[in-house]
Amino acid sequence: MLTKSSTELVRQQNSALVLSALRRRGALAHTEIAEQTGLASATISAITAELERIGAIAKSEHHVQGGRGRPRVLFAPKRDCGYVIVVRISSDLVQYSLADYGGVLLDRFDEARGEDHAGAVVFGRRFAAALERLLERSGIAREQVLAVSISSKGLVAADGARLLWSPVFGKEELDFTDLLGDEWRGRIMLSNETLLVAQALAVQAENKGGALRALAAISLGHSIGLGLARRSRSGEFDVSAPNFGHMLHAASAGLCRCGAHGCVEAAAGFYGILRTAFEVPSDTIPAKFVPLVEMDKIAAGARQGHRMSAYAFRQAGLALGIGISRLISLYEPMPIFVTGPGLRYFDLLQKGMEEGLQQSLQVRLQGMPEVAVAADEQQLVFDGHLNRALTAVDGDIATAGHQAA
Amino acid sequence: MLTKSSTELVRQQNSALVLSALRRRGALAHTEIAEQTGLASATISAITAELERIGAIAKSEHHVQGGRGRPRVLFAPKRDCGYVIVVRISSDLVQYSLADYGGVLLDRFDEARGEDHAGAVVFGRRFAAALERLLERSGIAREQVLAVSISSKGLVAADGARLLWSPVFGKEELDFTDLLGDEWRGRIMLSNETLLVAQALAVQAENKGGALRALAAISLGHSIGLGLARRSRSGEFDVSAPNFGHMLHAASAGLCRCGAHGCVEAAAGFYGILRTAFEVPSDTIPAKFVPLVEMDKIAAGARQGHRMSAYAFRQAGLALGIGISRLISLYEPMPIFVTGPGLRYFDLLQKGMEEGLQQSLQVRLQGMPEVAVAADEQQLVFDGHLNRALTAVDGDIATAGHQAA
DNA sequence: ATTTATTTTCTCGACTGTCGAGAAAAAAGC
DNA sequence: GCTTTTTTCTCGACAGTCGAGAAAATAAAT
Repeated sequence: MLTKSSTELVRQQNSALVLSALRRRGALAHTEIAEQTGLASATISAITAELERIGAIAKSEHHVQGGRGRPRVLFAPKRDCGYVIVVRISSDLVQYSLADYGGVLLDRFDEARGEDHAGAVVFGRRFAAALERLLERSGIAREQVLAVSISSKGLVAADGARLLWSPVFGKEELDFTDLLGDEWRGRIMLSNETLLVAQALAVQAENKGGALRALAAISLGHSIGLGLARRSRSGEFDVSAPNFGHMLHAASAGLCRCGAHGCVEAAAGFYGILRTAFEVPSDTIPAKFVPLVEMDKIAAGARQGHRMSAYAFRQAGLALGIGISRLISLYEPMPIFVTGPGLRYFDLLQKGMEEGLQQSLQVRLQGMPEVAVAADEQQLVFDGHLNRALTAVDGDIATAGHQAA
Repeated sequence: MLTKSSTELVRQQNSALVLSALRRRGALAHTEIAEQTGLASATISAITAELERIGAIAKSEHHVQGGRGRPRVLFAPKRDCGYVIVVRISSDLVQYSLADYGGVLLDRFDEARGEDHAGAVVFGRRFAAALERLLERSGIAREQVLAVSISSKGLVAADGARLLWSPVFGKEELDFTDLLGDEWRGRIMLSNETLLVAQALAVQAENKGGALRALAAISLGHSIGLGLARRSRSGEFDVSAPNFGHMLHAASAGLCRCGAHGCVEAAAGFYGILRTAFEVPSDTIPAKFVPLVEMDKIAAGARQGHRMSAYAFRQAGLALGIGISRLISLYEPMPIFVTGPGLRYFDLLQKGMEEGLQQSLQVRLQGMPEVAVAADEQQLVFDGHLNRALTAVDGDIATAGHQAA
């Protein structure tokens, strides 16, 4: 269904456009903004004046300039315009970060979550307390927080901020909007972790100027995550995190942590590899956690020619390759970025992956998708958080603009 | 990347909105348009005046009215504003239709395509000649054709009108834009057949007022087609036709018509079912064509308790069910509409489908997707053609509007 | 020191668009 | 013929973008 437009919406969209240009390039002068956005100079004047009035951007003072002519005045997002909180939930710890509107990290601490398998309720309390602590340490008021961006592995509801299933909490549903209550003015966002990796990679690729249509990020670890970024008709990136790890691979993959049989993860997740390598029956209940050193040992064995270990990695690679072939059958060919702790075994997985990929019509018609490696997953996740949260905040500001009279 | 907006774009969007309201509801009065679109009465006056000036809409004369007050004047798309040609390419025949801008069918004929396995070049000539014939029969000039909408089974390029792979022409790529040359003013659109079914079903659902997020259409026949309609962030339906039939199902499915092994189609397509029922080795080269009577015999056998026939349908259902479970793993849960000639065996497939679906985490978490039946595939395809073509034409008219001074 | 050239920012009027209110139109009821 | 009712049309206010040119501010030239 189409929806009606109006002159006010035009201003909103163009304001958001200006903000996004400033966010991407840092600090820009009037003329540069005009060039980047394609808007007329007069329009830039009007929009920057408005954004400055409501305190979203400010003239940056230091003019490092040679050249003649009237000196440029640079605009940049006003860093103390507001703040965002970023929370990364992983199986062993929860990382809380505070950044300003300029995207600069101000504070960060981790909380181990060894014992609170007590469940969601206990976690909820600790979570709320940690946010308080973060604000207190930096002396920032709750009203100045424009967004709380949370990430976890698992399945996230498309709307709202509900965690439907996660390796950490299982089926216990977690609604972060409820959990935080209505004391928070800012928006509360929940994203799948690997979605954020895809987001970060897509933004990187765009800044490099490549005009790619879509990309996928696959995170290898105890579980398998997938993030997808596809350019929508409007030119924006649509990111999503389909349930790749628990897509059905083949019955032979055995019992998965989720309770089903034959998930991709059951073959390609750490516990799956371990099970195959040690020839444990495939319907054995999966290990809760496999230390990296354990995996390293298996990998070392595989590299030294130990048959069963090599076979385990090969089977994992095959599961991934076939999974990716299904992915591009159901979407479209796109480059794949592999990341996560399992990346260090990429050499052992690669052969199986290629073999799996070869099996699909699409690959045979259009060639193998490009498979690249993306190190430093944690940094990418954090970058994705900031991208997404600050873009959303920019949108809010552009929308609010004319109301704040 | 966001893109700049302007007041002219506002008019374009609102014009398109008015046109789409008129297209959906037929003929509407000034006040009704305002109600439907949410636009102010004054705006409706301006837009309808403009659209009437360029000849896209006209006041419909017959006022069937009681009630007092000033009589309404109804606007409706002006049927002779232009024409669209619809071409359905199927394995045994090509159907050419001509409809006017109001969506009314004016002329139609079929051409058998028994012998022209000569290939794309010969087909191209016959195709162009058929379009000429269609115009001649109705006395319509080429310039009045606003769109040529073509459909086929197979893989269609996301941009342009290129058929990348099809059961009819195989790997021989067919570019309909080249094929028709530059003598055609209107736009040339190529869509996968089942995509159009999804389009038609989505429009039907929307007119019924249901607010569904997404749906999938699966066409069962000699090959297996999938059409997907998902509501994008802007509220519009995004339709696509992923390569479901040639997604890898399981190696056991045997040799597929596309040359790969283990496609969904190799198990669930007519030739796959036939192969299993007759216990032909699964790497036998698939039958080019299986007559429906042949399939009916196998189905009759299955219904009377013939083991191997029942097994064949069950395996086909299983392949579909597992395929759908992968689909909703990689997208989201959505209702499934089954259509196509294979629909008549739905009773035999159903059990296997449900079994396959049960295996995924998502189904276990969120329940079975609704599986419904959509009869009359050909009508749906035609409706989808008109929907898509006329919507595109409406967009063109809204865009052109202010230029045609 | 003054002038000139250059570059950037700002401002003004024209244009396009939407909206609300009320005038005008056209039919039915009295 | 007058009133009531309903719909359409029109007018002025307001919001936004754009192009052109004025104004500002500096470096180089004289």
